Amino acid sequence: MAKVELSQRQKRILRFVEDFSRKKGYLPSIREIGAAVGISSTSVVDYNLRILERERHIQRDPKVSRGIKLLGSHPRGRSRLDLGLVAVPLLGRIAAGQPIPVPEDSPAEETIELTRNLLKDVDGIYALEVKGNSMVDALVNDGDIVVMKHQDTAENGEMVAVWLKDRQETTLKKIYHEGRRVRLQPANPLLKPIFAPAENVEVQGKVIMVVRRLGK
Amino acid sequence: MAKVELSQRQKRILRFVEDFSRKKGYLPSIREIGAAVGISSTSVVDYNLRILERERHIQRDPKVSRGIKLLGSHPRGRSRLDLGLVAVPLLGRIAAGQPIPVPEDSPAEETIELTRNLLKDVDGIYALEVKGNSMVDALVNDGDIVVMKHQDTAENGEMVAVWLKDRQETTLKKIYHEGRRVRLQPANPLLKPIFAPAENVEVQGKVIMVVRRLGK
DNA sequence: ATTATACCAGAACTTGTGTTCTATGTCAAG
DNA sequence: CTTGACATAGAACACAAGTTCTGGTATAAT
Repeated sequence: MAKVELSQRQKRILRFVEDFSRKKGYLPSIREIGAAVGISSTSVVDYNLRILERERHIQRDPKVSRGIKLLGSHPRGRSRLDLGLVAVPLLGRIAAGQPIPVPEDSPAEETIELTRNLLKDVDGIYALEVKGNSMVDALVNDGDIVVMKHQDTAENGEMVAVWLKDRQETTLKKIYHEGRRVRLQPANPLLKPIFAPAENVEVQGKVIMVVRRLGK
Repeated sequence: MAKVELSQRQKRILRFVEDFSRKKGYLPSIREIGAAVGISSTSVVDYNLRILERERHIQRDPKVSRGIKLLGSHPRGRSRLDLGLVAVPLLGRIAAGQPIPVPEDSPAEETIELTRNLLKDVDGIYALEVKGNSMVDALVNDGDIVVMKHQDTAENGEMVAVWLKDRQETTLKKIYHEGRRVRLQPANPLLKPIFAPAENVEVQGKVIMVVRRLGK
């Protein structure tokens, strides 16, 4: 019960509330949320807000109109003075046949700028450009940019970059610890997971975002 | 009438509203303001709020509970145009079984902010959230956000959303005109293209970006 | 089949909250 | 002294908005 995946609808609600708050300066009512995400019933919005509150994404003040407090992304709220821009260093390439670079390694000569509202976490993140199409299993293609956070452990369900020692390759998968083995689940739901003994996998970082630019 | 000195009471109200907003995350009601600054009558609070609004310290949304917006130090701020920020309207969902919405249809109640350096083109773009995993062929998964530009023709090699009339479904593919037929090539290089007569495909827009947020 | 759970819709209900009306008091200008 | 703008209090009111109840659908487990 500690960690539950939010439904699409709940994510949508959360994003709408954040957006509404930023744009209007105050918070939406239940009915406004309903109208925005296509829910006709106030009770359903309430139901989903309860879940969001249980999962610590928001905090609600009972009996108070528009009494929602956002916890996740902008606890300080109104400070539009910081522009919400984050310069993420683009450290290099990632390819199947080699371990990924770590933040300390190289100075960032290139950065990509992202807005803070796309990122929840800003510390210690960096970006890599994917080289080759060895990661289509992870729905990541040649030229895509993955934004990573460096860490060497991972919680269940996180999308991580792992180095498989025996195969000498890097792969992006959702990770699940299952006793002394590890299940690596491709993001593509049509593909089967692979299993590996825990000693064989080395977590190199967590994937927090994927950006693909198309068109020329 | 340009610059009027605020009364002690009005300054007090303003400070309280700022404080309340910072601390609680939402805005105070008229009665809460009254209680805090020692006014027993709601009309008096209203009266003073009118003045504060006239003097451009706050902005009120009529009929909306707690609908106060603080304008304080950054009345207009800088527009996001000169910041390289672009607010892209998030118009709705896209799923295999239905045509995609067009920009005119619905008012944008949500936006996502992107930096201009990620986008080359800013006119007429909008975003859609992908529903379901019917587009994994295009390396696009449930929950991903695709940024589109509306257009009904496409050049060779562009990644477009097309409506297949016979199948009654939307799909994302790279398009190639080949005489009177069209080749639709999945982004995933492992998959084979499909071919369709030109009359059967209806270009709905060009995909210019895909954003996937992971984690929590 | 039966139960339980997660999710949703609609409507009724209750309370929260902004608006407005009347009254009172002050004070400076005519 | 009267008038009028400013400032206030109190109460009645109407609508906004949260809560709750009843019922429905799926799905999985028993």
